[in-house]
Amino acid sequence: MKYQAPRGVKDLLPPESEAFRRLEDEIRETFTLSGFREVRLPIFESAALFTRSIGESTDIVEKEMYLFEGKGGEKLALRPEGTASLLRAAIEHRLAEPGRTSRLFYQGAMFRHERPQAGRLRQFHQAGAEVLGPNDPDTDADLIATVSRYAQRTGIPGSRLLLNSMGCEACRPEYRKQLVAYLEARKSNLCETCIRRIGTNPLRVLDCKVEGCQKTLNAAPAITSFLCPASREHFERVCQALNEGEIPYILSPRLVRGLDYYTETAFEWVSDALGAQSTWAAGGRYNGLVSSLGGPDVPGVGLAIGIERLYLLREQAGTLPLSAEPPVTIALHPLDDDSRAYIRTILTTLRAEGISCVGLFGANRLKKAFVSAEREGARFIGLAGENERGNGTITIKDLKTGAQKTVPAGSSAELISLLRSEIPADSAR
RNA sequence: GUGAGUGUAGCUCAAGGGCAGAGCACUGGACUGUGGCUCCAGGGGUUGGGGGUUCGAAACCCCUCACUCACCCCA
Repeated sequence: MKYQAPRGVKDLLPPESEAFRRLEDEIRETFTLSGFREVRLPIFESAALFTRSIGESTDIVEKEMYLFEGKGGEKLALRPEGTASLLRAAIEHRLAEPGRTSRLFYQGAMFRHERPQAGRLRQFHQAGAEVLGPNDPDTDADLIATVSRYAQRTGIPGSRLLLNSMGCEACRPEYRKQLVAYLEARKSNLCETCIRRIGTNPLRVLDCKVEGCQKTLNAAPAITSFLCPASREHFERVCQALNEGEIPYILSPRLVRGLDYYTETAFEWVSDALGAQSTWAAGGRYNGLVSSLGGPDVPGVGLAIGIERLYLLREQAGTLPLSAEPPVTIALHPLDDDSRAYIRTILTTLRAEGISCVGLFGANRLKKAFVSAEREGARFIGLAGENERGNGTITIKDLKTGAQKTVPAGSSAELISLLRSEIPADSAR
């Protein structure tokens, strides 16, 4: 084979492409119901935007970005995530202003140069929602509820919500100091990466999956016991709001997000039905991020859903939103060459009425026409030859039931209502 | 970036040193204005690619590429 898709990227073909689209529509609807409005963001940005926001020493920035140069030598990057882009756009267009609330969501492809595996691709899709403005526990809880309720409603198999607080600029330094001291004292029990991380990003050590490290971490100080009064109250009120809303969660003192910008509330939805990449949605609060990107001092909270992972979960549960509707309502077949123009006219008329139809111009035998019609996914076949052409009718046959009827062609009420009435209601939405 | 497993027809898979095959799919016909069934016939392959061993390689060895899963990391 001469050409094939690059490693880690996938072609989505029907009917999977259609289910994927419906999944995206579901998410769009869910966010819209919670007051978010969509922004369409560029797929590449100045590389510095991501190094600044995601963090210099994160894996994403260190080794996973697709970097390239513009014609003028600018350093550009294919976006590895959406929050940085969205904030850049919000700042640039003055949507992030003190005292004002912006609820925005985005949806689209992200790029990370990683080794592909189950639930992990080099080009993948995320849908993310961000609330800019309020620094309010109820806002956090409401955002979390939006996704948790979606998960409940659609029945995501094995989904659990993990919850933690990362503290703020006031309390994190003290915790960091205590944690570093704890880790330094037990250096010999830690893996190589973790030892390096003590210096670069000690909180990430908490996340390490090496067994020895986890054992060592069992007695490590928990961030939640170092929270300053304000952060503590914020976190408690988030928990309380979730309790009152009957949103189940699991307190996870060692939950640390992989991006540096998170403060206060951090959360992650996981499912053990996913394989090694168990997170299907995640987010948190990022109170210093907008200002560090050159915007005003506006707090924010947001999350992102991994669409492919969501797809995998829904596929496993057998709840993918597949279309019940046939892709084509009617396939029209000319029974002789003289009827071809007649068929073309009917196609135009039906399409003007909003009825999807195709012409079977390649079939030279009636039997082949039937096979082609089925292959197109048509509900009906329409036949026109000398007889029909002569009296301005068309013969319609229901491919499922075998019922057949000759009716006036064109936009005749009889034809249109026949084609419409037999279409089963789209039960997928 | 590291490791393991797998690459044979469009798909699912046989053949484990001696003629590359089956089922499904595809094309044509039986069958010229009424399909799905059946029957007959046919097209399809540098066995992922390259090199080596051998009289002979899909098979054994080396390299390489791709896929899958895991590490890592994350949505």
